[in-house]
This record gives sequence, structure tokens and C-alpha cells, in this order.
Amino acid sequence: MAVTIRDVAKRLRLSITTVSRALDGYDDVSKKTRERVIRTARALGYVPSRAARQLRRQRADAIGYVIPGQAPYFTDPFSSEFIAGLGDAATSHNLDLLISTASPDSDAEHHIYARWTQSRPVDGIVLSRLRLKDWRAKYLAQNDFPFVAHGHARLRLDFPYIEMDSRAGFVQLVQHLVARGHRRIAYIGAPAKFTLQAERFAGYQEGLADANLAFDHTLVGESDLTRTGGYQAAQRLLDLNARPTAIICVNDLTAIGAMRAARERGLLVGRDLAIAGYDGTEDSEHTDPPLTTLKQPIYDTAQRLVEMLLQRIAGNSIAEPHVILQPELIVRESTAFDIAS
Amino acid sequence: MAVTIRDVAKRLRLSITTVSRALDGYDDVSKKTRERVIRTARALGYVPSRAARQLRRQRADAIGYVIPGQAPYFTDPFSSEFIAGLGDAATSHNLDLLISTASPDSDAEHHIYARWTQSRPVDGIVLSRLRLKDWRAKYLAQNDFPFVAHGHARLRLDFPYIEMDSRAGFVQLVQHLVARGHRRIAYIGAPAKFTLQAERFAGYQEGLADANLAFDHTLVGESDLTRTGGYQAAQRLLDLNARPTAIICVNDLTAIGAMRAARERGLLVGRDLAIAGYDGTEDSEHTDPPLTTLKQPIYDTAQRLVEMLLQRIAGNSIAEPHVILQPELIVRESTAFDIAS
DNA sequence: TTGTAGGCGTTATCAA
DNA sequence: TTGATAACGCCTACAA
Repeated sequence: MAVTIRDVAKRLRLSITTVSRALDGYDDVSKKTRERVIRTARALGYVPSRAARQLRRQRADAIGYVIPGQAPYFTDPFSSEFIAGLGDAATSHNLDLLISTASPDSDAEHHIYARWTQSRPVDGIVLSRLRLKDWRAKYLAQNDFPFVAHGHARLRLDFPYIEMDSRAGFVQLVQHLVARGHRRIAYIGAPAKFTLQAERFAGYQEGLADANLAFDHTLVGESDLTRTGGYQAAQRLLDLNARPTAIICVNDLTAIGAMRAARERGLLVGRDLAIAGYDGTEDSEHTDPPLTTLKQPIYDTAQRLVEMLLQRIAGNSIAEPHVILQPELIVRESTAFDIAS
Repeated sequence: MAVTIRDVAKRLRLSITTVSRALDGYDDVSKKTRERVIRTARALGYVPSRAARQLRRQRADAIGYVIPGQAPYFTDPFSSEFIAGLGDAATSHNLDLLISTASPDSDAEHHIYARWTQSRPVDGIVLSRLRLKDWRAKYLAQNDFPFVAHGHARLRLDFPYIEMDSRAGFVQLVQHLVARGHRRIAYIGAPAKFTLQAERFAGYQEGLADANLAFDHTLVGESDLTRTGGYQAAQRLLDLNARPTAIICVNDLTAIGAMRAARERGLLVGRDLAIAGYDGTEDSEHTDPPLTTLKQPIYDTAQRLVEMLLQRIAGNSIAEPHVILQPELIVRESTAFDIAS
């Protein structure tokens, strides 16, 4: 058994009350006693039992995050950078981070949220990859369970979130391609239920409209946000009679898959075909050629979300509950050259 | 406040003892009572409090994993696939998975392991990316804290692990390159303290010796297992007067960085320069050209490690405590062609 | 400034 | 087959 507060108290011939208060920094403990307590506690290697503290204080000092995605394609750089941000923020606040995995709208997903809200191993939850009608947001709000989100939903619900103005980003991206002479610009998106798809697709369409380019539904493909999904969707687009000269992808992974499809057809990306992504992950710097992308600050956003969540848990109002950030267009070689139209 | 066992008992006019035993499946409860209890518990939405249960049973029903690496370069596909495996296995055993982040041998790393062993929010720990003299293994063994590892250490310590025979894999890889006509084969590794480096580097050297090729230390570079690290190390190698015709990289990320360095020098990977990696992550399928690699079953290994850890926690002996797996050589275009020597 | 005592929600021991 | 009761380790109102 690990050393408990009792052991510390016994050693010092003090009551556990005094030890507890000394360690928690109450000011009704004499300076001398406090020092003795702290020294002894450290010497004995005393760390309060998480479970006991949780039970007594009725909070877990932990937050939870469920990784979206489907085995075996979990290798999403977005998630891992996001988790890193959550993990570091959690550590710096002396919180635990609980992680689970579940694919969107699966039984497993319902299970885990039910368990976390009932059994309370976490005080709050971070949501990502929101859906337009996100049942998780509804459910958590109904149960009055603290949560914050990366992105928002189309629900009559007010909750704290940070979202990217990816719509504006995609408009900008289309402009960039149009300026390079592109007229047949394709789009590979994600399933319609995701907010990110709704917004990025809207940006794509708005960008076309701004440039007086007709929307052509045959130039729209769908992926599942993975490399392989992008690869498959791009194959179809590139085999069209009237092939697009540019493909905008819903994220970097999709773009990486699309680049592969282009190569297999002997197309030189950047010259014969422009390809762009979204996220600005490290991958995008090292593709061949380097990938034009819209960069979002994943790591920092995750950290900031934890701060917001802590405010929510503490019951404080959040200074800026709805944060909207602009993605940064990073132009690289994959869209660097003018297309003769 | 959530519904407690008391509420269930009160509703049924039973003692909390009976309710507890009924729900935990003890056989000294009448069938009828058990059914009533289960029905009512479900109706009320009762889920046992994690904290109370932990305190009473003296176990957390949770396992922990610390992601190795340094912000902001956490985007390591190995880690994210590993976490997915741990997460799924944990979920299927009704365990929580606690995640933290710390760079190797940092203060933060010492901190988190101390906290986890003392404060006991987890019953056991999974270690990865072992170091030759891994203080974590020593520390956990000393404190008699259950753990399993991906890879092993050079310590007089017996603990359960799963490791890849990456040494044999690299020997095989060198053979493959030699058969393609390569004589100047370079190696980009990781810091020497990592077991994976010791083994892969040994395999590289052994492969050279088997082929009667002299070892040339100028052909050895070091990276930090990231794309950027691989990129930088490859730059130096490719600027040598006597340039290597092949580069073996300690992992896929390093190889991806190396490919970029090659492209920037106008070298066609696969024809002018062979490059190979290790891990067999999804990335490797989509590089230009697709990357030859040694594939290890990251997801499955993580799941299997959880099973082993559970045995350790339960105090059972593990049927096969030291598992050694062979990586699978996947030859792709990045090493597909013969080199004229 | 320090100590006593009760209870957070469970499970385990023992008695009925 | 069921129930009363005592912990698990900690925090805190209240008493001294």
C-alpha cells in the first residue's frame, strides 16, 4: 500500500487534519508546522490518493477526449497533435487526461459518453470533429455536463467552442487557384454530416461563385478524411474526360492520397495538376511537391480549449466563449505554377 | 448528484448490500431479487461511482501511457496507432486509458511516473520506446508497479514485453539493397540511448558485414525520429563527395524527410537513390515513390500488451512474457530498381 | 493553531 | 438469502 496521509501524521505526531491543511496551504497552520509537514511528506513520498480525493471532493480532476475514427485508420495527424495539446495542458494543470476511441455515431460512442457522464471519471469533455446535429453536444448539454468543442454544430444550443473560419479559408484558396489560371477546380470532401464538410464545401462553392465559375457536381468527390479515401476519390476525378486542373481537398491526408493518384497517372503535381489541402500538418511540408494548405493551430487550440473547459467546470463564465480563428494560407509548390487554360 | 446505490436500494426497499451483490453477480442473491435490482438500476440509470469503487477496491480500473516526444512534434503516426490499440483494448475491458505526454528523461517524465505510482490513478503502465538503461523500467520494478513494454532494455530486470526483431529486419533490408547492386549504403538513426537505435543500427552493421562491405562512419547520420530530423540528416549525406546510393532510415518519418532532401537535389528516389524506412505506417504507402519499409503490427501489439498488462495486474503469470515478432519487409518503388555500380 | 468526527459511495465481513 | 456495519483515504465544519 502506498503511503497515506495517516502515515505522515503519525510520523509527526500530528492529526491528519493538520497535515491535510498544511499541505493544502490553509493559512491557519503555523509556519513551522507547515514546513515540517511538507518536508516529511516529501521524504515519505506522500501523494494524496486520487480516488479518495475524488470521492470526497466530488470531482475527478480529469478531462476526457474521445478520438474519432475507425480502426485501423487512426493515424490521423490532426488527432495526435490535438491529443498532445490536450495532454500538455492537462499536465500543466495537474489534471489527468482520459482517452477513448469510437467511430462517429457508433454504439461504442454512445457507450463511452454515457459512462463518462454517469460514472464521472472526468469533470469535463472536449469534443472535436463536430457533426451538424451532434448528438453528443445535445446529450452533454441535457445532462448539464461541462464540455467545449473544436468546431460547432447546427443546433439551438449555446456552448463554448473554438472554430476555424474554414469557409473563408476555402474561398481564399479558390481565389488563389483562379489567379493561377484554373477554371476546372474539383473538391474532395468528407461525409455531409460533419460541420467541417459543410463549411469547407460552402467555401469552395462561394469561391467558385465569386469567380463566376459554374458549380459542377461531377467535380465533387467524397472521402473519409484518410489518405486512402483521398486516393480513391481522386482516381475517379482524374479519369473524367474533362479532367480538373486543380483539386482542393478537405484535409491534408486526403490531399496526400490525391497526389498519389495523380502520380500514378503520370501527372506532375504543381504543373499538370494543382492540389491543396487543409490543416497544415507536418506531413504537408514533406510531400512531393510540398503541399499548399490552410494551416490551423491544432496544438494551441487544444490547449486553449482545456483552459475554457476548466472555466466551465469551475462554473465561471468564459470571457470569450466563441472563438473564431482564420486559417493561414500557405502556398507551396503543389499549386505554385500557372496553368495554361 | 448522480444516482447512487442508495437510491436503488431505497426504491426497492432492500439493503445496499443486496443491491451491490446482485449487480456484481454474486450467487447468494435470489434470482428474483437480482432481476428486480438489475431492472431498477437500469431504470434509474445507476452507474457505480468510479471514485468510490476505486477507493474501496484499491484499484483504478485504468491503465496509463505516456506519449514520448517533444511538442510540437507529437505527430508521430506510431504513437497515434499505438494509442488507438491501447484505447480499443482498454474499452473492451471496461478500463480507462490515461494519457500524458513527456519527453524522454525530462523532469516532466519523472514527475508523471512518480505521480502515477504514488497517487494510483492507474493500475498499470505501458512503456514504449525503451531506452537501453531505462530508468522507468527500473523505477517501476523497484516499486513493484505492474508494467509491460514495447521493446526491452539492457538491464538485469525481468519484465513482460513485446519486441520486434528489428535487427534481423535491418539485416534483411541491407541484403535486399545489396542484391540491387548497392555498395554505399547509408544509415540515419536515432539517439544512441534508445533500444530501437541500438538494434536497428546493429542490424545495419551486421548486414554490411554479411555482404563484406566496409562500415563507413561518414555514412551514418542521426535524426530525432521526425521528418525534419531525417531531412536534415539526409542533406549532409547527400552533399558528401562520395554520395551513398541508398539510405536506410530508422523509421518511416525519417525516410519521408530524407526523400524530400533527395528531391531538392534533383535525385529521383528509386532510380538515383534508394530509401527505406521502418514501421509500415500508412504514410509509407502514399509517398512518392511508395516507400520500402519494415512493417510492424503497431495496433495489434498495443492490444496484446494490454492483455499482458492485465495479467500482470491480476498477479497471474503470463504464458508468454517475452514476445519477439519479425517485421515484414515490404518492397516498394523507393528501392525497386537496380543501381549500376 | 490544532484536533475530533462525520461522511463522500462502495464493497467486504460477519451476523441474522 | 439478506442486512447491519466497518472500512477505503481524504477533506472540512466545528470544537477545543
